Amino acid sequence: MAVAKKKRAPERAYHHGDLARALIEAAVELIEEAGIAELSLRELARRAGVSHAAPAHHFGDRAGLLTAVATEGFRRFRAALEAARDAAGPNALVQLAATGRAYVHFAVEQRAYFELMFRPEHLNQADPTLQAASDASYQVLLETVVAAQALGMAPGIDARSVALAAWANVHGLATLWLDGNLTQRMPGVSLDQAIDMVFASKA
Amino acid sequence: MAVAKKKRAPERAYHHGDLARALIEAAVELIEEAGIAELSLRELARRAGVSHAAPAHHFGDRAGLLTAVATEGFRRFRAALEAARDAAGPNALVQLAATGRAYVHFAVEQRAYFELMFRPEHLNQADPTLQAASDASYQVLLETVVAAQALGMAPGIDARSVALAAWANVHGLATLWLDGNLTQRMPGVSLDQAIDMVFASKA
DNA sequence: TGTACATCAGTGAACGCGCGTTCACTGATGTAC
DNA sequence: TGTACATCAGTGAACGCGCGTTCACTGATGTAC
Repeated sequence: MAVAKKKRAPERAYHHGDLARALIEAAVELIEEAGIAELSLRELARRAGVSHAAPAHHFGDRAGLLTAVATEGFRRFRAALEAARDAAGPNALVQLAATGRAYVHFAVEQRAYFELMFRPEHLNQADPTLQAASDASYQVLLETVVAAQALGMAPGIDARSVALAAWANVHGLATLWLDGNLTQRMPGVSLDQAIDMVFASKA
Repeated sequence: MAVAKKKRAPERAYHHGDLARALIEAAVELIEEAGIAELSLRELARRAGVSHAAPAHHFGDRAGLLTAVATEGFRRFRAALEAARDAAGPNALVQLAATGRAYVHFAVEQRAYFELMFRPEHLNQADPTLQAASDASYQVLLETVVAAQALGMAPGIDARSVALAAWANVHGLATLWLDGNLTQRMPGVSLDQAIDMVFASKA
């Protein structure tokens, strides 16, 4: 029996290499599986194959880690919105619809990021990197609304109001879907169908 | 020192009288202060002035208690929506707007109930009492939309679509407000102003 | 009006669990000379 | 190319905490006769 060292596992090095990133990825997985409330630094460490005290080394505490995750989320979010808008062709009205659809899709497909991004209670809200990433993604929505108004949408109405209405619409749809409320009330309706229904009623 | 029994407090009886109700009220308070995640049966028992094992006696477990709270929430919610609608006069379009406004106000003013009601993950979703209370309040929204359509709103569009759009609108607004996102993006805008902005953009 | 008994509400001690945090440490890496 | 040393990443044992759950119990209330 044994030549000592039974548990070498897959050649774990002492230095992880990119532990911070690995922890963020583990956090996203864990939130997707069990929700924000279930996330603990110890479980994260376990998944990253690292001692339970290691996460604190990089992020300080839970809020620090979640802030890093949310920041990454806003970056991806912005990229997703811009990609959808740019793929929608030259018409600003079409661009706005595409951006709105991308908003809802991001929320559902990247729900861990999304839930964290819009629940500031879990984050270090003052973090400037987080703020910058957040501002940048809101900017995309705002610009698209302004462009759509220039094409005659909702004439005479304050741009902030139009932006808020658009935001509430897509955010509400995403939230209702994520929490399972939409499916409960309208079983059989797919996400894209729901989006179509909302957009049709706005026109 | 002392004649023994220093801590008689306010004459606590062995039987509480209406512990179930007291626990529900304590739960609402606690959620308002610290959020659903912070709620524990032990803390509830402490607030109700009762031993920590008592709550289990009435509700079985956490989910059982939260389900009772949510059920009470849906009853109040329905009452609030109906009251707003009935106070809005005979015009169904005005009634719909009033109901929407009441939806958002309820969410903000009774946030503990609201958050629980629309986060089924915390509840025993199969509970028939909960289901009935939930269905009844959704019914109010649906009826109001149908009546508004009969008056010419959103002609030719499926009633379910109109209802979903209306729902997403008010639910999104409420959610953005509760999580602090709206205030962050539009500082200085009051809740009623935000509602007005959204309603103005829909017309 | 009085007694016996069943039922029910709430008690309190005990358990095991996972958590965050701290801290002296060790192993790996990078840099100066 | 080689040595010394500083810096940094990650370790692991220990701590104290609040939690949910269990269970034998006790005190109050209601009912039958």
